[in-house]
Amino acid sequence: MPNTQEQTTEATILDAAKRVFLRKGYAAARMQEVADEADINKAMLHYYFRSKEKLFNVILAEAVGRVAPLINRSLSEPGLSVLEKLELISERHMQVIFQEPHLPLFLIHELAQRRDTIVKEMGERVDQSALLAFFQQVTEEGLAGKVKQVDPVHLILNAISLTVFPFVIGPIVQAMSGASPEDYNEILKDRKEEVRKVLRAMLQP
Amino acid sequence: MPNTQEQTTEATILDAAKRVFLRKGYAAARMQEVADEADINKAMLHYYFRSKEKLFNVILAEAVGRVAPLINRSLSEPGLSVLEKLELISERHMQVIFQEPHLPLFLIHELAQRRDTIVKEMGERVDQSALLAFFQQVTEEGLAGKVKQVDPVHLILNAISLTVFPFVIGPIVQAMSGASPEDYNEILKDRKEEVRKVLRAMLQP
DNA sequence: CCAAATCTCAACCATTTGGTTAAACCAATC
DNA sequence: GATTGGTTTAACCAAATGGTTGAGATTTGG
Repeated sequence: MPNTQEQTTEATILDAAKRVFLRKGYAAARMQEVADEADINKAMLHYYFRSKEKLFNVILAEAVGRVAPLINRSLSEPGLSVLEKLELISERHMQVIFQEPHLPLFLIHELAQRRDTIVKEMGERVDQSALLAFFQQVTEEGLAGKVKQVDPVHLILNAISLTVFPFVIGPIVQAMSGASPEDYNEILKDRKEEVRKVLRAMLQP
Repeated sequence: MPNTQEQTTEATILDAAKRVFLRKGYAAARMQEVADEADINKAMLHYYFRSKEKLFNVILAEAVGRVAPLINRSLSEPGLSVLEKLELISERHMQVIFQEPHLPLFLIHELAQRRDTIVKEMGERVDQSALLAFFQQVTEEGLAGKVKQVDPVHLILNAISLTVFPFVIGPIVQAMSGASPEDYNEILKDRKEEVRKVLRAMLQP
């Protein structure tokens, strides 16, 4: 094995490609940059993955796979109240984003381009029955007076918006508020509790 | 005037450039595409704007100028309560987004790249005193029992997140929920009222 | 009405960039 | 230890893309 590293060359490439694509997006990413970042020859990229697009698709699929199940799994978690499920969604999203800060913006931007292509693939990953079951749970708890009667679609939108968006606009808010990166990081950490508060306020009958 | 259209050539170019850049972002945008969209020769672009970057900067500056004052002006509006100011922020953002659906994602994505460059320019546009005055107003109304005592930074983050993010992830949610574009457009229209509800719930003492 | 300035165009140029090739290399197997 | 298979490299290629040029058209203003 010419590759003396612990990692296989293919894995090294994928790691590098991930970093570059997530940071710059497909169009601005350069194969040379991926090669440099992986500390290999540019031709290797084409040996392992035939083209930029093929390589990118692997990264994109991985990214989608990372995020897509978050909602499904949270909504299907047995024995949880509506509020608890929403909190779970929020928490799990934050966990992923802290590990991979570039992920949300990357996904949103690239999916917004490839609309028609990806939209299908994404739609298939959604557990419609889990979604419907959750909608019903919201109605039930609403009728039982446990929570306010609300539109479940907006409920989920709210939970995700409150959770993800502050990370996405991090640089902008930081600029506008004049906060240091450390300051803003502190704010982001507090988001977990803040989102929880708002969710409770939203659902309070 | 060789240009027989009502619009000046420069304005035609800017319009076309705006459409292309907002849709594709800087890296994926092609000068040829701008030229085609403006129905002129590619050389014209370089005659009026020396380079792709120069042209882009005009568009970016216009975009920033469109969004940056929204918060300032809303927070400074005299005689409004905290709740009313937040509602104003939300409403004005939505108004802009309905006119220019691509604007939020465009700005976020491009500013995330140029971090260090733009962050300064952005920071200068913020009316720090208006921000501080609002923070104080939140504290005052909190102490007076008019609203819950909350962190004003999170308050603004919440209002903007709830307002803007659902538009940004439009395509994705549409895919996941299996909703038609019309369905989702309906949901987005309802957001105005929904955000208002949540803001009220958030602030209720 | 003519000359200077402005505008428009087709063809052309240089660089960047994704992609290829053919030869060398290396590790295991026969 | 020669053969074989996958792996790596440097050099090269073709297409795409941002940018230029110079000639001609059009407008402006003296």
